[in-house]
Amino acid sequence: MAKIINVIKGTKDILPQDVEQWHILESKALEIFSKYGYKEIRTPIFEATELFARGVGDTTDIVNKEMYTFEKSERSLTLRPENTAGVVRSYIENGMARLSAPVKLWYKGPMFRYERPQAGRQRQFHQVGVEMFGIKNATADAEVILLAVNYLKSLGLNDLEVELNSLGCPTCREAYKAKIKEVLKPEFDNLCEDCQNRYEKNPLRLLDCKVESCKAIFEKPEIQKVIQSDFICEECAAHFAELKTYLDKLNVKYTINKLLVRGLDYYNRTVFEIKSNNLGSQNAVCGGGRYDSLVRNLGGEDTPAVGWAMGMERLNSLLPVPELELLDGYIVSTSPVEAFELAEDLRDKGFKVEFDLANKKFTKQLEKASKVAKRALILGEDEIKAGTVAVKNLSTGEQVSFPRNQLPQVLAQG
RNA sequence: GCGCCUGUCGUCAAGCGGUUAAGACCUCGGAUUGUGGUUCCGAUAUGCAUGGGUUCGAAUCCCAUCAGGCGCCCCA
Repeated sequence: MAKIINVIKGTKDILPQDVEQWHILESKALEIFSKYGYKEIRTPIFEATELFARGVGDTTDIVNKEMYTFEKSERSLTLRPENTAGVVRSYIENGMARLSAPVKLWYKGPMFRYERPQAGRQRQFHQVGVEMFGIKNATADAEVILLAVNYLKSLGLNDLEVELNSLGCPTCREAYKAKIKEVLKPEFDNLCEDCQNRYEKNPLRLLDCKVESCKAIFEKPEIQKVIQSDFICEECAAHFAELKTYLDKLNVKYTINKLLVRGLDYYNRTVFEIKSNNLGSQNAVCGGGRYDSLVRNLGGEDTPAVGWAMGMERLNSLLPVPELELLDGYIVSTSPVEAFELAEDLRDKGFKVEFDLANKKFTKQLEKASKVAKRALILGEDEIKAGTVAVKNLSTGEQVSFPRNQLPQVLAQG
């Protein structure tokens, strides 16, 4: 036997028995997002590396160590690690700024990140996401969050926790960063190595460090005071307050998490995550926020935007496994020609029908029927002569013969 | 990139230095030449991730490699 070739580490086959779940995620996405006026967009799976370097941010782990990058014809290309940058690129390139705002887009598809696989984390995984361009008001943030919650509800996921925070605008955030650095300066030598790096690169990400010694430092009153302080400027605070009002009125439950810092550089003001307790350590099913400077950073007009993405594998692991659908009928026959004709006739009328292509013995065919179909459609010598089909209900055992032309009505009865 | 754990049939597994490598499910065949899902019988690993080593003897112990899982980090 030749050597077997395996799937690549961190990738998975989506097998026939699991595909129904994916259909549910996708069809609900289309259904719910359409109600809010979102149109689907499909962008390429690879893009210029620079798009992600500039878009996602070159201080992020995603760009620094997790990208699948390759060279072709002296161009550096990268398999998309997320899709916001790609959608923004397309928005700019296709002149969507000329469309009447808001421009609402949604997408689904595979993303690629070179990370160590574990529960809820693969190297090729799938996201559904939405992006809304052109509205700076908190109504946009609210609609997008509401949309996420309603999509999850439509999947039967009602009790997930929404966590919310505001990062402020670049101006007030810089001031906040400076304050954090200042108050942590005396402790610098006691911080873990990662935190010492983050101190310079991105002080905001210091705050949720899980190393015990760092946690202890952050517990100190004078440091907590800075962390918990409402550093954001008046305008940002008003925006955040407005958002909270909408969510309250719309009965969206949320908790404020001051430590919530999305790891992507482009976020400002609103950031949020939706988490589940049933997912192990990778517990976020949804993450998103506002990114008002990304369009400009990628060469477009200054355009406010909000969006989020959900991990489809994580969603699936929260959903019950749907039962395999049974055929409407399985034809049991000794005559392949007759079986073919009947099968095609019924398929043409919209029914799901199979028969035994190997022409096995009668009992074997019936056994197969009982496994894959609601009923056996028995089409033997006698029935062929009489122009009938014996319909056997495989759960009750009940069997009645009908003229062939009545079959569609009989099958239609469920 | 770091830490811990695990690799025995398509799947779930027993075995813990000497066995003929249990068992169950699935699949296939038969009992049953037109009546299944219940039952009964039978088939299916010269093989224990791979390569070395220790031993009279290795699926069992040791080392390496590979693969998988989980955690850190990060994120969906």
